[in-house]
Amino acid sequence: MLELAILGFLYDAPLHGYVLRRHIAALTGHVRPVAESTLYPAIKRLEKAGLLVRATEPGAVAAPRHVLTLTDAGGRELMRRLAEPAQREITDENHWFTLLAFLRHLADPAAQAAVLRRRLAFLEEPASFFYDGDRPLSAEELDDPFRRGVLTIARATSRAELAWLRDTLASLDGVGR
Amino acid sequence: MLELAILGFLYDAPLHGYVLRRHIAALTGHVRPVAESTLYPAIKRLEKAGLLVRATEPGAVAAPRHVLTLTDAGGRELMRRLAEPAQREITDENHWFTLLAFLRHLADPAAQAAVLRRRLAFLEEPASFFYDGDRPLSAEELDDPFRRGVLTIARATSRAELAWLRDTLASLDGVGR
DNA sequence: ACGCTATACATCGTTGCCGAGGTATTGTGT
DNA sequence: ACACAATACCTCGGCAACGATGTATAGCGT
Repeated sequence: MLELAILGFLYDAPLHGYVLRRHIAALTGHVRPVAESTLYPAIKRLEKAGLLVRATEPGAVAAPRHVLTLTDAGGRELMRRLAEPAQREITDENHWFTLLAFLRHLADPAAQAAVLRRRLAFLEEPASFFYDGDRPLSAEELDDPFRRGVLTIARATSRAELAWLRDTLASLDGVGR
Repeated sequence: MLELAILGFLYDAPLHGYVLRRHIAALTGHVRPVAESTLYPAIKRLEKAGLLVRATEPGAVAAPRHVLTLTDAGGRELMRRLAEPAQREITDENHWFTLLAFLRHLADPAAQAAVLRRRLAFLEEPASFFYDGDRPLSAEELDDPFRRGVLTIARATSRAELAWLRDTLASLDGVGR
């Protein structure tokens, strides 16, 4: 998730670590803050894998900056991660939102639509959080107001997302033809 | 999150690892599956910390079962984790839903309400995923249909949750008086 | 007779993430 | 003069999570 965000932001423009960090904080920081001690090692991993290169530049205000630029391999890796996300990226909202934030980089509308259809398939599966044996329980069947809340919120989210998915898929299909 | 779920389920009734695993899979598995190799070490950690004890019992069908029972310290730790969740448990939906699934165990309505109010405060902060400088961008201002989707879905979730939070807080306050 | 699935638990090595702490420099408030 | 915040990067120890793999037993279909 973090690596995807790094690749995604660098695809737009070369950045140095500090600015990259602020970009990531703006994107997902209110939900899941990213520690510096997580970001810098992640950058190193990507550099070691040849997905980005760094160029040292005299710091504008303070210490020298390491400007990070995506390599060709990095660009290809981003495309691969966007086009063939692991199942976790589809099902976990945190991961999914990060993927959506960069899905526009995937130039092919058909490839974009394929990813959205995977999410659609996931949302259309009858799944709950609470069961009576194998039968999913609905909000109305629960006495616990907090568990009822979980289902109420999840249902609202699901509805909004299904509507958006169908809309967006329709317009992507329109472009494809 | 995983440890909270273990403590939460065991508070209801002693269980052995295998059944516990199926309970957890039902609760959060469709979004974030839990590997066996994550669950068993987590159980060991909790046992080592004195939060649960295990009793070996001949297996009903297969290998002997280790029936897990919450200790008094385990019960107290559950209450502490429910009443004083880390900020991450409040902001990250995955964590928050797990917390909500067990919040009923916290007997005091005032303590439950205090937790809900922390989530309310978080949701009332003006936060977006995308910014123009410091100004949060609304869905309408985005050209990118995927980023627009993120905001559309997040807004629907937020609305539904705010309504539910206010409702539930009102009825909890009613009980308190 | 044989394989498959389900039950039931466990270890191992690798990766990923975090908090705490460290090293500098520049600009701002008091 | 001095503290503090912001900029800019880094290391270390520890923990948590994962996939792969191993060890059994019971029951079912073919």
